[in-house]
Amino acid sequence: MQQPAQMRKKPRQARSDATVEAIVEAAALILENDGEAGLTTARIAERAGVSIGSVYQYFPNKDAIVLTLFRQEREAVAATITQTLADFEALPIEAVIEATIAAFVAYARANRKRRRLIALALALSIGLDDRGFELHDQIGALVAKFSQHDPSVRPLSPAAAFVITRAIIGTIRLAIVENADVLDDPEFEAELCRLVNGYIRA
Amino acid sequence: MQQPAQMRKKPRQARSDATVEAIVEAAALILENDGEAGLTTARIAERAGVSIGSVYQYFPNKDAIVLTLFRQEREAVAATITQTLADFEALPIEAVIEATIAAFVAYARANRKRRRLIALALALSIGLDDRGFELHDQIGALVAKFSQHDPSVRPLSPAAAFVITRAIIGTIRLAIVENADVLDDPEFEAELCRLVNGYIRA
Amino acid sequence: MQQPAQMRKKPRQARSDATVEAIVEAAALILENDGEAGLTTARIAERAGVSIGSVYQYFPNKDAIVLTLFRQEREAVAATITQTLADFEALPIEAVIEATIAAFVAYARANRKRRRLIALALALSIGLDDRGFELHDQIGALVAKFSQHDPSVRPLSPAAAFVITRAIIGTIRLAIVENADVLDDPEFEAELCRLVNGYIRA
Amino acid sequence: MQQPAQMRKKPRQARSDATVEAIVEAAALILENDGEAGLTTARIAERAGVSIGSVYQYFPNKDAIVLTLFRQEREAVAATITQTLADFEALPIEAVIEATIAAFVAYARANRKRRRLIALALALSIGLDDRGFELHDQIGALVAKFSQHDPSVRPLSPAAAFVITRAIIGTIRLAIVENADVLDDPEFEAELCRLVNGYIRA
DNA sequence: CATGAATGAGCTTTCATTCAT
DNA sequence: TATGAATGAAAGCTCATTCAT
Repeated sequence: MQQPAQMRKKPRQARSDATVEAIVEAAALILENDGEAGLTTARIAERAGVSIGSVYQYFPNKDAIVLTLFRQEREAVAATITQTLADFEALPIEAVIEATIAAFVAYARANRKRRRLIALALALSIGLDDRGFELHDQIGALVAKFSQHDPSVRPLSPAAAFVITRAIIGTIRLAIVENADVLDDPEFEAELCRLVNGYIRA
Repeated sequence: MQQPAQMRKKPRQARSDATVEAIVEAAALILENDGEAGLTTARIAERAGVSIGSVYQYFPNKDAIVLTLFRQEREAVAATITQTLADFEALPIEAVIEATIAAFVAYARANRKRRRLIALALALSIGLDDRGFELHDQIGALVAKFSQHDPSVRPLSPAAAFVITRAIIGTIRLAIVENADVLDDPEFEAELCRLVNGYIRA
Repeated sequence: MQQPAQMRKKPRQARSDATVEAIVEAAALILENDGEAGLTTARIAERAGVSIGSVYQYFPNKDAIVLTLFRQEREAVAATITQTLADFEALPIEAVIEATIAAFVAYARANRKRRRLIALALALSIGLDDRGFELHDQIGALVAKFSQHDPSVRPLSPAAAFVITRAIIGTIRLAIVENADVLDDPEFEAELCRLVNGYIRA
Repeated sequence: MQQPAQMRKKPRQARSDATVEAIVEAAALILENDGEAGLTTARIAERAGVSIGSVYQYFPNKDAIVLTLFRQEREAVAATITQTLADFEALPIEAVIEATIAAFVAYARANRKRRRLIALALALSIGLDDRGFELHDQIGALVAKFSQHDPSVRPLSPAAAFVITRAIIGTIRLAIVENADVLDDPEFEAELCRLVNGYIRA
């Protein structure tokens, strides 16, 4: 566990792609079931159905596997949200907020079992590169855009943008980490929307 | 990292008390500087200026040290907030909110260097006992109390109470974990108050 | 666990005697219940109701405690058998054999729970002093004495004396170690007598 | 010393077989020379000429090594005796007894240096599986068979079978453990035969 | 490319023993 | 004398990583 580094070689063949995916998926499953402590290279290899040697053919070290896993997760969330924002671009801000929150919560529900992973990602977020925060900027930019056209939406200072984006993400993460039933409550989404709507109004 | 367990032996002498405190403090410092990976029993003992044997005289295993550290941190926050709530009990809700947020942020600022610890605590909050959530209940109860006397404060459903408490704590934690400069911005506190005030109004 | 050595000081006071006895008895009980692995100086001290410091006041090291325990056990057997031999000195050899075997088996029954101790003693008998074999010589001498007066009893060569003494002791020990029910069977004693009687006849 | 367990991995390559054998043999040699106290995993690995990692590749823990060693020894004895019994099946009982005793004693002589091992095996026979006693049954069955055809051989009750089998084995073990010269005395074998012959006669 | 045996640094933990109080 | 906090050598064991096959 030292210099993370990216990936040892770019696999170009379908078989290699499948191997890499199997390894990352195996790591995810183990992390979910047994937590960080159970995540050994031997188990990853076994669960992925390959030899340890093969694992090191595609990843320079264990951390690179975890890093890849985190990036995949992050990109999955980002893609979902980006898509949502694109789909609702022309609609009024309430609809966009509702759809965005709904997308976040839906993702959280679907990945509820991955709470260990998410918790760990949080713990390790220190040291990861900054790309994780792109999403925040994206949301901030969205609100800024609306505030230009809708006078009831106040322009958000950097501090305000920080607060609202982290309030949403922080609340959902805590819901996952605390394993809260609230995640299934339809009121949860509604309350999150209310939080945002109340905040961005002038 | 298995059966955490409390403490092996109630130290009765002043010398012992000092030893226990030195061990926990050493663990905190190492965690801050080098993260979880650097936290070995040998280093804890060395940094605490005691022998490994002494570490195990007072803690049944490594996890118990970390657990103690977490509890101390948690109790420190809880004590601060509880005191704040008590001091401002008779004042209007805006003042209480402001003071509470201020207390949270002040604590976060003072412990900014402990971000790794906080991140780890978050990651490990799975498996910790439930006492960590007392604070949430306390805050929720406070809002409930105000809503009885002030008609402009709406009564909060469980989902709503969850959202507002986690929004505050989640935002501050993310500010610490992201090592954000926003923590020093006085606007940050103001925006947090705005978030709460906007939310609890009928 | 190094140079066994005898005992650090000859306790002369009643209190000291009691302490020494408590320590040895505690060691015996722990050995019975938890085997050699559970026999730590800390547990001995705790069970004996004294501090570890006191243990080292009376014994130079852990091995000395075990050594004392073994000697006590050995002397207990030896005393029983010696007494039996003395009591039946004037009787015919069949009666002596029967009484001796009966004494051995009775002792084995009474100390059946000490089988771990006995097994361990056997394992450690290497390195212990030779006094353990006095008993064998005593029994050999007895048979020799009888062979002088009773022509049906053949004189035993050293090899023969070795065989018959070890056959008895070895059989009883194995009965204890194997935790065999046979120890409770009255036929067991009878068969042992038959073994001896058949062997020592001319 | 806890859950013994068998073996971690079935080695398939010749290289692995050699490694496993080297480990067990190293353990045997260390046990002979330095006793149980000297038997550390590090020394076993060193003496076997492999790394500690390799030791744990094939054995789940230290006890499993010792257990394997014991089993090997036991099977070696059993094989010798079984072969002897088979070879002399058609001969009169005196010849069978003589040959069996001779085989036991010859084995004991050849493995005299392993007395520590044997002593330890005896001490640990608690907790080993029951297969060690098969030999006893085999001998008991032999005598039973003879008693059917030869009226001078009395049928042995369970207690009697126990006594004669343990008398033989107990005597030989004690000869080894006591490091007795008697083991080299040809008279020793003769006396053991006499013991058996005298006992099984009607 | 795949395999998996081998490596060994390094970890957690135990426990006999000492010695200041 | 009695105490028990402190010590630290040493043990068992894990697991990321390498490399001969």
